[in-house]
Amino acid sequence: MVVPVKSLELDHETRLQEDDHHSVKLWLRLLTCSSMIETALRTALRESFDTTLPRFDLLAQLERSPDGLTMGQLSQRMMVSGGNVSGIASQLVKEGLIDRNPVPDNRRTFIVKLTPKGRRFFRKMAEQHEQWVISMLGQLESDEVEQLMGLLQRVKQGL
Amino acid sequence: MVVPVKSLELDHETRLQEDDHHSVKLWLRLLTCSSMIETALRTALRESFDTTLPRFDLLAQLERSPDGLTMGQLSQRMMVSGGNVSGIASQLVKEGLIDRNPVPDNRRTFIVKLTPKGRRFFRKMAEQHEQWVISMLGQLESDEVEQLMGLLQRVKQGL
DNA sequence: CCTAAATATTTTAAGTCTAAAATATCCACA
DNA sequence: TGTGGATATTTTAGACTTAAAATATTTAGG
Repeated sequence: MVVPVKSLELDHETRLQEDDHHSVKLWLRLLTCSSMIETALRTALRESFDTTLPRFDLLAQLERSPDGLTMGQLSQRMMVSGGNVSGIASQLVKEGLIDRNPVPDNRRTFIVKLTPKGRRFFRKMAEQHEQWVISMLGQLESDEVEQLMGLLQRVKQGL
Repeated sequence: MVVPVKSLELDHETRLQEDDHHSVKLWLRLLTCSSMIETALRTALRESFDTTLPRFDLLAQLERSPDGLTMGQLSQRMMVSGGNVSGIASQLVKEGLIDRNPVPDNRRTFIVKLTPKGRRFFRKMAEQHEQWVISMLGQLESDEVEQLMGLLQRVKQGL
C-alpha cells in the first residue's frame, strides 16, 4: 500500500528520508500539527482580541480555579518557567485582568485570581477560541477523537 | 463504519456542547505532548551539545537538501517567520556551520548550505537526537505508531 | 536559638519569535 | 523602456522564553 504523493507539502516532515526511525517521523508529525494549530490560534487571538496565546492561557488556567492559583501552580499548569509567568502576570495585573495578593500564612507565595473584568474578557474570548478549535479539529469523527485521545495519553504516560 | 452522529441524542445542543469540549480537550492534550517532548529535547541539546532546538532544526533541514535551500524555503519548512530564519542563519554562518551564497540568476535570493564542519556537527547530534526521541516514543507498539500517524495526518489535512 | 538547606518568586541576560516596515530585485506589460 | 506590483530577504520593535542568579521566606537539625 502506497502513501499518496505530497508534492507541495512543506513542513517539519519534509526533510525525512526512508531510514529515519518511525519515532522521529511521529515526533515531527506531532510537532507539525501542534505548530499549525498554535499559529492559527495566535493569529486569531491577535486579530480578534488584540492579545496573545500566553496571556489567554494564563487567564484560562485561572478561570478553572475560582480560588486562584499561586505563581508556582500557574507555572506548572502552563508548563513554562516561573520567570515567564512572573512577567506575563505583571502585565495582566497592570491591565486589571488579574490580581496578585500575598498569602498570610506564607509570605513567599502569591495568589493570583481573575478580576471581574478579567473574567468577562476571558469568557468572551473563550467562546471564540472554542469555535476556532472546532473549526480545526471538528472534522474528526468522535471515534477518531477518542482514539487520538487514548494514543496521546499513551505518549504522555511514557514521558 | 462511522455513524455520522447523534441518532440517539436527546438534545442537539447538549451533544454539540460535548463535542466542542472534546475538540478543546484534544487540542490541549496534543499541546501537552508536544510541549513535553520539545522541552526534553531542548534541555538535552543544550546539555549535550550546547546548542538550541531552532539551530538544530535549521541544520536538519539542510542536511536533507545537499543542494541547499533558499531562505524562503527554510522558513516554510521550519514553519517560522522569515525574519526569524534570517537571524538564526546569521549566527550559524558566523559559527561556520552553514554558508549563505547569492544565486547568479536571481539576486534577491540566497542559497544556504551546510559546510563540512556543519555537516559533521549535525550528524553527531542527529544520532543522539534520534535516541532521545526513541526514548520518549519508543514505548508505543508499531501498530499504535501507525494509528497515531494516520490520525495526525487526518488532523493535518483539516488544517 | 542558629543556621543551612529548601522553597517561592522575581530579576537578568541572552536567545527566539512574530508582524510590520524597509530594501532590493524581478517581472509584466503598456 | 518605464513603471507598478510581486517576490525575497533583512531589519526593527516588541513580546515571549529559558536558565541562572538574586531575593526573601520557611523549614529542619543541631
